[in-house]
Amino acid sequence: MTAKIESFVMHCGEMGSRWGFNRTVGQMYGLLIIHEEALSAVQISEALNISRGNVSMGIKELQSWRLVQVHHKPKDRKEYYSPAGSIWEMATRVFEERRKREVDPTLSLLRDNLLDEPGNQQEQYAQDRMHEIHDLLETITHWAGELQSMSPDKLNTLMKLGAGVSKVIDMKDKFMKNG
Amino acid sequence: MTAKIESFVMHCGEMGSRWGFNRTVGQMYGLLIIHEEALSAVQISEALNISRGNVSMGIKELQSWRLVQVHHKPKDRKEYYSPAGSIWEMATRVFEERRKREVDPTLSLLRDNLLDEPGNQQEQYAQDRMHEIHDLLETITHWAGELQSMSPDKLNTLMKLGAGVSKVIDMKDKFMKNG
DNA sequence: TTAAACTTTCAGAAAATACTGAAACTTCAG
DNA sequence: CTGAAGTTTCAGTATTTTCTGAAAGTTTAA
Repeated sequence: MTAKIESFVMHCGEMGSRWGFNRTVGQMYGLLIIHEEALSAVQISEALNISRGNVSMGIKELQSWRLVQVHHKPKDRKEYYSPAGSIWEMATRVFEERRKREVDPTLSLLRDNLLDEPGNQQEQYAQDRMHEIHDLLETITHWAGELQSMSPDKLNTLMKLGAGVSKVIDMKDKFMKNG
Repeated sequence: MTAKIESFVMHCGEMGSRWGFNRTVGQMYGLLIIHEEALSAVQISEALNISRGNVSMGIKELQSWRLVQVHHKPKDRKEYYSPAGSIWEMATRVFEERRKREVDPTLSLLRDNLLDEPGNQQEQYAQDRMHEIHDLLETITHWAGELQSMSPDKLNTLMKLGAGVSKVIDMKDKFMKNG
C-alpha cells in the first residue's frame, strides 16, 4: 500500500465509528473501495494487520449494510470481496441503514407515546415537544428520500446552474399561480 | 418523572451514541427538551441518577454542540439549563456539528490526496474513487444546506401538496423552456 | 467417505470509553 | 478577607466495545 492509499484507509477507520461501524470495519470498507481488484479475507487481514476472525466479522457487518459483494474465481475456493454498487448507491445504502437504526425506532417510540392522552400539565408539555420532534423527523426523512431518489448527475447539474431548493420552489409557486 | 417521560429520556440515551454523543449526554438532552422549566445540575443528576461531575462534563459537551442555554434565577447562584432554540434549530445544529466532525475532515483529506499526481495505475484507480467520493460529499452537503436554510413550515406545506424534489425540478425545466 | 481448504463462531484478553467522587477551583455576600 | 455555595477537573474504577486465535463448522474434489 502506498502512503496515499494508506492514509485514505486509515482515515476511513477513524471516521468509521462516526459513520456507524467500528474502526476495522471502516478500514476494510475503505480498502475495498480504493482497491481495483476484489480481495480475499486473508489479503484483507494482511493488508490491515488484523486477525482472520475479525475480517470474518467485519465482512458480516458490511453485508448487513449491503455494502459488499462476494466473487468467486475459477479454480479457487476462496471468496473475494468488493464494494457493492456505485459510490452513490453506497451512500444511499448507508443513509437508509442509518435511518432504520437511528430514526425509525425513535419515530415508533414517539408515535406510541403520542397515542395516549397526557395525564397532567407536565405530560402535556412533553407530548407537545414529542409531537414537534416527530413531525420534524418525518419531514427530514421525506426530503432526504426525495434527494436520494434523484441521480447525482441531475443534482450536480442543478447545483451548477445555481439552483437552490428555495429558488426552485419559488419558481414552482409562480408557475402554479400562472397555471 | 412519569413512565412516558422516562421512556423518552431513556430512549434518547440509547440513541444518543448514534447521534454523536454518549448515553448520559443523550439522556440529559432528552430531559431538558421535554421539561418545561430549566433544570439545575443537581436536579439533572438526581433525575438521571448520575454523578454531579458527570453532569458537568455532559453540559460541557452539549455546550460544544451549542445545544443548551444557561439561565440564572434572581437570588440564586445556581445555573439552570434548558435547550437552546427551537426543535428545528436544534436539528440544524446537530447536522452542522456532525458535518464538521464527520464530513469536513474527510473532504480535506481527499482534497489533499487529489492534489498530487498518481504514481502508478493502482494510485490512479484509487484517486478516481476518491474523486467520486469527494464530489458526492460536496453535492450532499450542498443540498443538505439548502434544506436547512428553509423553514420547516415551508417544507411541510410543500410536502402536503405532494411536491417531490424531482417533480418540482421538472416543473422548473418546463418553466424555463417556456420563458 | 475423507481430508484439505476454507469460513464462522465465540470465550476470553485487550483497548477504548464513560463514570464517580473527592479535591481544586471560582464566585460572591457579609 | 472568609467561608458558603456553587462548578470543574481528573485519577482511578467500572463498563462497554473490539479483537484475537483456537476450535467448530462447511464445502468440495477425489
